[in-house]
Amino acid sequence: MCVLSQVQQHFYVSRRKSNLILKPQNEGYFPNAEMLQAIQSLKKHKANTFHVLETTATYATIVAVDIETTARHFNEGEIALVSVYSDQVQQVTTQVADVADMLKDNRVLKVFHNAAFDVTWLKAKGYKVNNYTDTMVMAQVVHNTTKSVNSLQALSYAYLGEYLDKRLQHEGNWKEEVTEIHKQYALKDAEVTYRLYIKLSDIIRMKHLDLVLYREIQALPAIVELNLNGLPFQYDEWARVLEQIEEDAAQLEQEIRAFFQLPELLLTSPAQLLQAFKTIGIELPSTKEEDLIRFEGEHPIVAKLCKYKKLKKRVSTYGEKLNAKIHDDGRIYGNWRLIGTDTARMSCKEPNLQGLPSQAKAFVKAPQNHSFIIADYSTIELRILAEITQDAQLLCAFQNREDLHKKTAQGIFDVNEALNVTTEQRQIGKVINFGLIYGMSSYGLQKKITAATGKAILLSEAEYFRKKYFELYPGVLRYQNEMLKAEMISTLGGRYWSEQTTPLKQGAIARYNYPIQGTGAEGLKESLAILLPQLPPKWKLVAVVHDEIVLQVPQEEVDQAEKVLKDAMIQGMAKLIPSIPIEIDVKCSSVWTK
DNA sequence: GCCATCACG
DNA sequence: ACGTACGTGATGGCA
Repeated sequence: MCVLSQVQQHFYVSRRKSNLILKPQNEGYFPNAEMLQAIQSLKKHKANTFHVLETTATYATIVAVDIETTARHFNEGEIALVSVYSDQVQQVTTQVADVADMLKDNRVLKVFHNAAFDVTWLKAKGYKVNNYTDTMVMAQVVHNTTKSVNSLQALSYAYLGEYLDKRLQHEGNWKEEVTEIHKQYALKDAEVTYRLYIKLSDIIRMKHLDLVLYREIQALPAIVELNLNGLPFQYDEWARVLEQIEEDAAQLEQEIRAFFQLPELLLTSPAQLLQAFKTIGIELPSTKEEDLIRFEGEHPIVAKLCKYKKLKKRVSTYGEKLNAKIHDDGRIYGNWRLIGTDTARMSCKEPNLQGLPSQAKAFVKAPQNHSFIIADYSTIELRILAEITQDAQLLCAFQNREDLHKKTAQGIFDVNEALNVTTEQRQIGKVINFGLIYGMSSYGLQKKITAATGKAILLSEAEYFRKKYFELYPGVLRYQNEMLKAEMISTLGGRYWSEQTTPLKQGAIARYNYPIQGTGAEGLKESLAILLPQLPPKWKLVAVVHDEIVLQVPQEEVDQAEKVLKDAMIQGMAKLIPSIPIEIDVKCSSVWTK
């Protein structure tokens, strides 16, 4: 193949006088080593007649960057040094200012391993980083897992055959004077990152994952914002609620211990609870609420125990433990991950801001003269199911903006009109809609319906519901059967799961879930990519919870923010599910409400 | 360090 | 006959 046509695979090549202009076909495309070589030789080859425009040449500059810090959180430490590695440049400096221009320069592609960490720190310390990518994200996309195979050390060993010494990784090693050993260590990390980038770029292209990676990298700035912005939390007010909770819990503990006549009984110990229930003639399969609830009618103590467990959870996880995570500025900073799950959903830890109980969310309060815009996709996973299966009834329901839970209830209970569906029937319809898309068994359905309605149903009834559901939506049954025997399972955004990536468990129910959850995550990331460049400095992205985006904005700008957010969410998701209408519920509130 | 449990979607 | 819905993160009990 001639060099020109090789370059034309990724660039629009045009001629202006004696210049060759290379314009990347895809805005997110970054040339790999092979392409760089091709561009170089194009320059040489045509040296007498053509000159490849400078913009293209610098656009192709790639450097790996690594930072070391004196603390885990940017509020508590400094950047000890920065290392930069490329074929042309190797540089280590304790002064970030030395490389500030390069970091800002749009024509230089910066490669980080776990950019969310480095870019968050750099931005927190006042340095802009434009045009960056991430070898950890690349590896996660290639391996299709979030497991430790994506650590710099593991990748170095696997792809470069080189054992990477990580003994200086811990921030405790960077508090003292920076020595030559420190510098060599940091440069090595950057070198490995650089070489990995070259390797992983090729693999990604071979596996046709370019667009999957592009989507992830475009969403990466959202993670940086989430890390930087934090959530404002009014702990003093929440503490007063907790006091009451603790009092109630102590009261319940006393009553439950008295009931079992076991003054020492530890209610947080499942083993002791099982034993206690045995003494009153109840053999529990477990002490989880789902199993306890079935004995609710027989023993009032069951309801009390469930209540106790709930209260205890509030205090143990969202009490002092949470308070310890609040910074001096009154905000809680999570540690967000772009690819936090094997379906490519995001996750958050230390603390898990995606898992705050709604009772505690009420104490996430916007600062003076600010509001939250809280937007979430309505029944998005069911819409994705409709797009994937193209089931006629599902498509019809969404295109006509019907209430799907009602529709399912109607079909299952043979009700003539949607009007005649009772609240309880709709509730059951909802459980079935959400349960069966993941292949829930009749037994599971029985348990969930009992838990949701508080009314026990027979296994035979659950079996009947299940049968009726698949009669109603035959496309779903067809889809599930296909997924069970498929050798490759993909999302609508092109992420795939196959024997070559992560071995598939035969018959695993996760097979149904993967395309649906994965596509949802892709749609959300498309939306974030659209949203981020539109955010003025005063609009802060503060939370993303799978189907929900929360912005903190000045009060006088809520109307504009609402529109921008809603439009971005619809546009982004529509890229994945073009044949289904997308509905967004938007709320404006001074606290994080449901 | 693993298990069971429960917070979120 | 068996087990029984997906994906996380955090906690307390217990070995």
